[in-house]
Amino acid sequence: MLTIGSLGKKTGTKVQTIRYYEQIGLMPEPGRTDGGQRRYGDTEVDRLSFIRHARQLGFPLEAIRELLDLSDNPDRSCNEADSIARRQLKQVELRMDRLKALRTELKRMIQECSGGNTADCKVLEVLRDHSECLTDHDGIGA
Amino acid sequence: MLTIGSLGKKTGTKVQTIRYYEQIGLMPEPGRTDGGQRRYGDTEVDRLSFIRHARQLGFPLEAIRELLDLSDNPDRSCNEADSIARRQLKQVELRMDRLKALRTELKRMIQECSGGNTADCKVLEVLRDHSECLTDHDGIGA
DNA sequence: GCTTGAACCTCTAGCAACTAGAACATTTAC
DNA sequence: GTAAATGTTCTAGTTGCTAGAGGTTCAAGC
Repeated sequence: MLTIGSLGKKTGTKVQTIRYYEQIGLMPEPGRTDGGQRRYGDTEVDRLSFIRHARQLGFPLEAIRELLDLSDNPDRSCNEADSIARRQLKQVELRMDRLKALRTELKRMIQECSGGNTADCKVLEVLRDHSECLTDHDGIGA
Repeated sequence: MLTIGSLGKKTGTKVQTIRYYEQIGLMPEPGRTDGGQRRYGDTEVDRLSFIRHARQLGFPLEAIRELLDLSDNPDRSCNEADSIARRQLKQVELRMDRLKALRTELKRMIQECSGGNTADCKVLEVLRDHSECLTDHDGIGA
């Protein structure tokens, strides 16, 4: 049986994060020692690894909740898992497009700035006047 | 003089957001009517446009605070503004790299999934077993 | 001058997904 | 037996807003 710390090390998860996952019902309540400390087994290692891996792929926790649910029911159709993944892919591609536009604009800003003082700083000038932008960037959350 | 609502419309900013910017000291406290309502002039329109534009380019509010500060002091060196922009560009490029890896992995997951039930769903299988991944994705915040 | 309805006001709480800290308890190794 | 490491709960903070409650002011029409 693992302590919360060892589980964390094994899965690359901070202790607080594991407790947080438990709190929001993503991880089950584990067994405890007489003194009240959590102890974990292999099932929990697998589950947490799954969660962490999905997080690394950018899935939001709610999507992970669904995926775990599907994973727990091997006889259900795979379509749902598939569509969750497709949704995530779309998100990723959307963010990439936005970032591409931002990068273009930032690069241009920086290249055109030739030093000197802020009065004629190109970076600040572009920020002041949106009309100087060439791309259609609006990627706040990107 | 503009009301907060008109300022919002003019700059594409929600009213709540403007008040929030004021609260954190990014926007100055504006003049008020006798009844206590905010009224704005051209200076504020420019300042808010600057903020919004920088946000669209992904700058965090703290960076924007610095940029506004620089913008207010035309005699200071442009180097700082430049380095803030460079920092932002690096961030953007980092996020793009991560997203690229994620996209590859997601695409592969989806392509290999041939339907059926979740017991042999490729999507879930990949999530279960990280070793199946080809790319080195670890882009949670990406 | 009066009414009405839209827009304003403050304040609090919520979102995602953690992270950090305080103050205390348990476990483990020597 | 003791001390260090790790565990416990609880609260609050992070970023950048957003939403709602409950009340006030403004501007236009009559």
